[in-house]
Amino acid sequence: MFHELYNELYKHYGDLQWWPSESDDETVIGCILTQNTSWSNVKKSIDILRENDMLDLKRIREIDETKLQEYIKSSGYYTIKTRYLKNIASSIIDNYNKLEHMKNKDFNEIRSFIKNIKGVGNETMNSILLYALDYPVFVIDSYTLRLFKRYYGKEFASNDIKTGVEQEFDGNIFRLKNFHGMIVQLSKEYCKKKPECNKCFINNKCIYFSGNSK
DNA sequence: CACCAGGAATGTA
DNA sequence: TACATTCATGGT
Repeated sequence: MFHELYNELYKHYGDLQWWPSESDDETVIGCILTQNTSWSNVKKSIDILRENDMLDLKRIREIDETKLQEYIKSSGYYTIKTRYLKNIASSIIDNYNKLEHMKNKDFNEIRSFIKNIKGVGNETMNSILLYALDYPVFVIDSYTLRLFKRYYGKEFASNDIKTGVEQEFDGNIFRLKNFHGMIVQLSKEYCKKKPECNKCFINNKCIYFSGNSK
């Protein structure tokens, strides 16, 4: 059932290689920085962090807070996000030494560990599980709910979409990653302002646009 | 000028 | 459980 939508998107986007990142540490850092923030603003912060060799959880754990605030300023909420970054970096390093050591372990153990970190809510948790640690979960965000509502013509509980997609895709990490990536990409490229952009490629009608319009 | 962006914590009822 | 408020920069 959810395959139809995946295939419609896949015909247009193909393999997006999501999440855009050069390492798993960088993915985790990006997950925090992009909370309620456009990726263009996050990208600036990531570039600065890369120039200063800071896309590394052990280095984030040690860096001076004031300096980290300067580096990530373009991402907004920089005081809170600095605390979140220091917090998640120490938690992971103290308990597992390396992010890599959190892979291929008991899913419930890792999931509850991440969930209990301040600054990691439901969506960030799922993004880290899928994109940084390769656990088979589907990431639900507001785009997903909006798109599914318009494509299928009815409201879904986000948990029903999540478990439905996970079962239907049967733990296929590549497709789970690409599905969410394509949805985010769709939101970036189409219908930013008006409900009729004449560009939408799904069912030859405009089914997606941002904002609270319905 | 208003609104939004790859959310989450905190407080209230 | 269900909302309201706060956090903050940068693009449109």
